[in-house]
Amino acid sequence: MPAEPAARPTIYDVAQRAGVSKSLVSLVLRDAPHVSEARRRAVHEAIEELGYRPSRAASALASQRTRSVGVLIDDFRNPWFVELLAGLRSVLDPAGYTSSVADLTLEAVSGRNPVDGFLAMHVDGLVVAGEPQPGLLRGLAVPTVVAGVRDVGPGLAADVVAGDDERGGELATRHLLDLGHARIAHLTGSGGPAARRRRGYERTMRAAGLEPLVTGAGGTAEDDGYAAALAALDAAPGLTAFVAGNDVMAVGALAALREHGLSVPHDVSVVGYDDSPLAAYRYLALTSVAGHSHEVGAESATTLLARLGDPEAPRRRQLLEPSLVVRGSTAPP
Amino acid sequence: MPAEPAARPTIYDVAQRAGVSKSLVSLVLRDAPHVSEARRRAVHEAIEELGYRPSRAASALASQRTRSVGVLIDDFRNPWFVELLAGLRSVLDPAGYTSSVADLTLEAVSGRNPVDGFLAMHVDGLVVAGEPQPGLLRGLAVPTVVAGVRDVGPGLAADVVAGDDERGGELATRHLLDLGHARIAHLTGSGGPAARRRRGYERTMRAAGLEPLVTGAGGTAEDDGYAAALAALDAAPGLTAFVAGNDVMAVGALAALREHGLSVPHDVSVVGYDDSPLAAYRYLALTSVAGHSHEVGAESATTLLARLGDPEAPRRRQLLEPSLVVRGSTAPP
DNA sequence: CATGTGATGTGGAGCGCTCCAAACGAGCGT
DNA sequence: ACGCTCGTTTGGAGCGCTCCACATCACATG
Repeated sequence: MPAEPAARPTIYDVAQRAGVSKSLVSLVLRDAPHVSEARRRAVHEAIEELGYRPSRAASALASQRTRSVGVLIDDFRNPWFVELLAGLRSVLDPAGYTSSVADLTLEAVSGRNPVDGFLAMHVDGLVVAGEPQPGLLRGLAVPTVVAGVRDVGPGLAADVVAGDDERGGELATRHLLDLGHARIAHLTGSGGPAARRRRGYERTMRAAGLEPLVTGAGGTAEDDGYAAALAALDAAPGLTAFVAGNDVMAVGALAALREHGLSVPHDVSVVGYDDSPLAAYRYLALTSVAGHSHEVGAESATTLLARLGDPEAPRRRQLLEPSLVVRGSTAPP
Repeated sequence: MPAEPAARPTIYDVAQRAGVSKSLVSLVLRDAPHVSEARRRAVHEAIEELGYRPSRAASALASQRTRSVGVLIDDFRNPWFVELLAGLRSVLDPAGYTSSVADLTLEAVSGRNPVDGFLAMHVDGLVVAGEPQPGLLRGLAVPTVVAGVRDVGPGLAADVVAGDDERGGELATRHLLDLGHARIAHLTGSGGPAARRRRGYERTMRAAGLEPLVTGAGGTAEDDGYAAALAALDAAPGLTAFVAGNDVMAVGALAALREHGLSVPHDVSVVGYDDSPLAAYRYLALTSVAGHSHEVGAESATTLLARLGDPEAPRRRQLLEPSLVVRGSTAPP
């Protein structure tokens, strides 16, 4: 009955058990080169037998690095971040980095600055998923990648990985144009990506010799999509299609259309944006622009690791090409 | 031009600036009693001027406590956790605890044990939101609260805070009964809460002298709700109402009903569960059972803090009363 | 044979904080 | 005046790890 020692074993315990010095154990842990196979194995066995797990706190304190990155999500309620997170981790985990996640909206409620929290944790780097409030990141010293948003304000030296929202707006609009629609309205949201999607829509409309019609209600939620759709229907009764700023707004538009007695896609076609799980529900079956969040996440991680390796490298900005997922909410007029 | 020192200031820097000892600074930081007001102010000023922020790593190492708790979410894709997290934080933050969040599904993909991650971080406690895989938590030494699920397997000495799912199933069923429905089917999901919701439904049906009809497709997703609804429609063509295992499954049921040419709530009523954002969308307007996740979260945190204070206290199990939110998906038959 | 040279392995000095024992006064009862 | 207590403050000894300077040792080189 090997009485488990009450205290957690330390490298000293491991070292003693394996018959080596604590330094060697440390080397094995970080699997450094120039360690003989025999010792390495001995140390690993000792670790196994003692159930040893390194203390991150001690390691962080001594090395001044935590091998951890903080991920700031703009809103947990909007599930686009899930794939992005998966992509991030697919790169970060194998590289030995852990990631901790915080929600900006949640933190805002509790009145504390999430960035401060991460800095207190000594994260080695930061990934900001979504649009940061201006000023939040100003003058940040820690390497940062902004994921999903193309424009970061001035005062922040961050790398950027994002979907090409303007191209996405174009994709959605062209799909409707190709189906034969001409009276297409855009329901816009707030923020940088929304503005770019809008621009893509407008450019494509004009290129087709058509007059753009844009409505919005100030936000990006279902409510806003609903209100914007009503406004558009009011402004141009003969509409045959909507390009929504995102999937949630598209669902709001569906409600507005139903209220007007219009059926989708028979009377009016609707295109969403983000290709969220919402869009895939049979009952909604939204045609939607996919921003490839997984890849954005993976690329963000790669970029961050590169920057950690070389803080002086020139800033990078990458735009990933979106694609259109066609479902049941669009049809010829 | 006060040249900012390159290195982060430490308590020594603060102590020197405030003209006190490092120990006093440490006391002020943890605002201990028996510190004179004058010194306290002096220290705070020094902290301010230097932009000092305590190092969590050092503090954790020295005190053997991190004042942090790990939160395990079963699936980020299912947004019921958002409110729960908000509730948790509303208690944890003021108490000086930080929380870090991990997603079980995500971790499973990357093949690492999220609990291990938290243990390496030396979290003081754990909150498990949702149903843990059996065995995941077996023999865990760290204080743990299971939130949202009533039954935790054997081998885990955890406190429990959950909604009363059986009562919720009853609430949904009684609502339909009161509206005059008699042919009510239940679409069940997998897992402990689903089984309890089902039991509430069955009990209520029997108490009303009606025969329960339960279908399910093995899971808890939209697909499963769709398949289960088709099966129920097939088994009992004259159905007038569904009690779904959750909101997502309810949305699946809506699709099945539409395929059968049945309208909601005119031909068939549908009740969801969780009162998620989904239920509130105008286009869906699902009547749904609210589990009060925010309160569950807050209560979980309170319970965890109590346990941290007294590890020997008897285990607690709390069930919170759910309530019904009536929207547009239910009506008299 | 003296002298590199590179691969391995080791002790020791911290990293920035907490916490304990002990010091220091000031006020109090006798 | 004395010893005491109580409120306040302080130095020192780690917490468990990393990393550096240095010791070894087997071999190759001149």
